[in-house]
Amino acid sequence: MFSQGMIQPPITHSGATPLFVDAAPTERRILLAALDAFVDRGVHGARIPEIARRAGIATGTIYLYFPSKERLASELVARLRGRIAAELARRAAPAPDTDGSPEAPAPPEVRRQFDAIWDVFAGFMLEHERAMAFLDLHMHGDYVGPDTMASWAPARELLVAHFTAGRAAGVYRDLPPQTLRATMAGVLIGAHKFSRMGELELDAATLERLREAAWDAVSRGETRP
Amino acid sequence: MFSQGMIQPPITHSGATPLFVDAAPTERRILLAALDAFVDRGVHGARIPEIARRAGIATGTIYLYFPSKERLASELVARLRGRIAAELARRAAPAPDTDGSPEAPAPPEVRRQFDAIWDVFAGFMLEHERAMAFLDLHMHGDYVGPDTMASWAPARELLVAHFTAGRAAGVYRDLPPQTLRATMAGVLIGAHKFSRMGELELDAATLERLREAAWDAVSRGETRP
Amino acid sequence: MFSQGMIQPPITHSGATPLFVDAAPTERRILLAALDAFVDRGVHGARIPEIARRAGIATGTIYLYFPSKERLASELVARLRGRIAAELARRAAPAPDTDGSPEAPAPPEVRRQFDAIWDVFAGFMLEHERAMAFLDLHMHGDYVGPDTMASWAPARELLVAHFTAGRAAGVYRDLPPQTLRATMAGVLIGAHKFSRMGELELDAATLERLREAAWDAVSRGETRP
Amino acid sequence: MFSQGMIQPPITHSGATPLFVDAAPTERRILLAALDAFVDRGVHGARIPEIARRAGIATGTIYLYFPSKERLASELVARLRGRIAAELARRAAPAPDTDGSPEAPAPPEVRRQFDAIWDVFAGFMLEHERAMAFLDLHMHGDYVGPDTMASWAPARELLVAHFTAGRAAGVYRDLPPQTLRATMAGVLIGAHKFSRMGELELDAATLERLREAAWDAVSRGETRP
DNA sequence: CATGAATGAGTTTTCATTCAT
DNA sequence: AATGAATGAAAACTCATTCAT
Repeated sequence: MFSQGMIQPPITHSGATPLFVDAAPTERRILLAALDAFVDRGVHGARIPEIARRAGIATGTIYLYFPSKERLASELVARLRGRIAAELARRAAPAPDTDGSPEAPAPPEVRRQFDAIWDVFAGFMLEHERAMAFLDLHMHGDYVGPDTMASWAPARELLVAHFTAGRAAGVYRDLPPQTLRATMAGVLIGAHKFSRMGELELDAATLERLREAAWDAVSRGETRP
Repeated sequence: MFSQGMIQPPITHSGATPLFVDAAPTERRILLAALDAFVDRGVHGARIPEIARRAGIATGTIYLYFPSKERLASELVARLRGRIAAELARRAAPAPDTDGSPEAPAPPEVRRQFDAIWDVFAGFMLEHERAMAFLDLHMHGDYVGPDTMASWAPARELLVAHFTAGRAAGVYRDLPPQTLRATMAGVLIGAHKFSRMGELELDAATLERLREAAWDAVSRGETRP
Repeated sequence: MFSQGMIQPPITHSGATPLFVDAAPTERRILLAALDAFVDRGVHGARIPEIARRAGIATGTIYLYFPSKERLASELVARLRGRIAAELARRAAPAPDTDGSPEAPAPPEVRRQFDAIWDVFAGFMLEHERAMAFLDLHMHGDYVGPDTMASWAPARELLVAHFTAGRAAGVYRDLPPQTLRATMAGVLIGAHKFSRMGELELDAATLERLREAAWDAVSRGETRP
Repeated sequence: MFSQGMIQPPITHSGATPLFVDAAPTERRILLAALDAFVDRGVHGARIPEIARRAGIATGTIYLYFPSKERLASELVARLRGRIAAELARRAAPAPDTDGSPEAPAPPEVRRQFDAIWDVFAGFMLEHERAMAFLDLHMHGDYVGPDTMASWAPARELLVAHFTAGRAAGVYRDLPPQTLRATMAGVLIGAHKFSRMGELELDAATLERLREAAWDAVSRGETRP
């Protein structure tokens, strides 16, 4: 889905895959409430009793599931990143023959994977706007421990590999892979930020057109049709 | 400076225009120290005595200049945005004949202003990386009051006008001006974010090449050489 | 009780009606401790941890019941005044036929109500000396808000009505009702003040003889036996 | 002045004897400003910078005249009490032949001295309402040191002697002298309190009529005309 | 498991006092 | 003498965490 020039179901089929479905019900309520509270006031600014209130439970109950506020935040980052990482692995993995092969992928394959990556992030962003906001704001937080980093590593790997290969294939601009990756992410983050500020309204159609913009930002001019 | 295709001095001539130069000396030390502390730990996470320590003053002195931590944060946002707004007005104003004219500007003028806008933001980002980080993180903070919004209005106006005109001139993609604006900003923000995460190293040369990427992201393919 | 020329039980049957009986236990401990602390050092001079210590609770607990020291003081004034107001309404209400009637009350009825009013204040003062001291000292405090004033209004009404009627009946001196009221109160307050300074010792018998003095201070000579 | 049945100048000849006239000008401004601030917010609640502002001087200047806020308050109490004590000694001293004599004074002499005492307090109260309020509120303050007590002793002596003698002369009620004293003071304090609360307006005429009320409160019925 | 009142260490904030000018 | 910005100890207040129920 979300691929080029085809009739598709709407990107957002709300509730497609709700957050934290494999957590116990109370734990899930806590995670969702904490997500909201952290986005609204930041991790340091959010109060535990307020999270409990939003979750409809007693303050003390939170401590039956998470040993501290910091660990709750850390867990949240880990689970959200894990969710994206899993989706990336499932939907945006490189074509089998490309994987590990010494030769660069064919340009269409680069484009296909680019679209798949974009769709994973864009889809996540549309369905879970607040989760995206949390990840955006707390990418640098002190509570992002090494565990979290480790669980993200495969996704990071996949992304770096994609841009490295795409550049080797002559598809991408002559910029460091991380810069390309930052640019792609930036287009998405920019849209998200302005949406949160109320300056624009995001929908699937806009995000699909922004995919083109992002592609033009990272690819070399010659490859354009 | 920072203009198209010419040999230029480095973008960063460090110290060109330091932050908060018109504030009283003690006030300035507080603002600089608070900026650092807020970037490191967030507004809620930063401790007042730590800010005082960084500023080399006593805790109580901060309260002679700012009535509360929140107001200090708010003031910081306002002054930093004001600084960017002033620079935009000075360096990225539309060409006089274009201003208010019913006809759309010529494509080269659009590109000229695009470059000027980019240079203002990129230059600010290079010279004041932490200030940029603070603005990025606290664009949505509760302490961003209506005063701050008001002081930013002229800059916002200029940016919206630019993208509206550029689209009317057929230079920009057929996307809402705010979306174009978000995209341009996003490329810059993405680079900044990844730089802060230590994933890439930013310098003037990279930013200049990203300007091309950003341009390609917002402009229509036809206008490319 | 406390009525004219009859053998009576002692005015003070300690514990007859303790203060703040309808408050939650912890809240009550706080109110009692705060009353003591405020009387000893004044509202501004009293320290919250000291109040907590006297109440046998933790500092923070006070803030679960009262949002600030000022509001605690304000609440204290309101509840003490409310207590007196209720007692006045119960024990010193005007005789039914007098109430609202156009004719002035009979002199004996004036004396009866005077005694009842005196007894309410004198009884409160004997049983709750520190509460009286607090009210005396903080009648003018900045923390006496409009709510407190409103809750006191019915009592004030009753007192003014009494002195107005008593003067109309030719029983009281030809002085403004408020001046008569101030005089009656003054005799009581004076005794209380000197008692607190250790210059005299107050008991029910003395207060009963002072009732005569107060009566002679406000009534016209002719009505005396 | 203020004596019985004679044509008199108005009690308040404003500025008759301003407060703290023998203090250095700056010292006097401080004392007057502190008096106001202490009455408004209490000694603990008043701020030194606010006193300085009211006095029209710099904060530090206060410390050239008084070593601490407490000592400033203490000095204020001492000077105000000293002022009243001096006036009592000058205007309300017992008649020479009565002084120390074993026999009780004649009733008219008791009344004369009663009036003189009343006039001293009433006159002070009218001319210096805020000073009276300060003394009323801070009679029990922790900052009233032994020095202050000592300087007040002669005045206290005079008052106790008066009521003791008056009672011995059969003029006053059969109550302890201190109770009589408290009653007289109470009538005055009551009027003052209600005046401060805005419930009545005090003037010389009212105070003169209250003198009669106070007299009737302390004297035995038989002596009344 | 769940509760939520209570805790007290850790903050923010105040303000009497100092001292360089 | 006078100034008033700066100090920092002391106060008010907050809130993550605990634990008796």
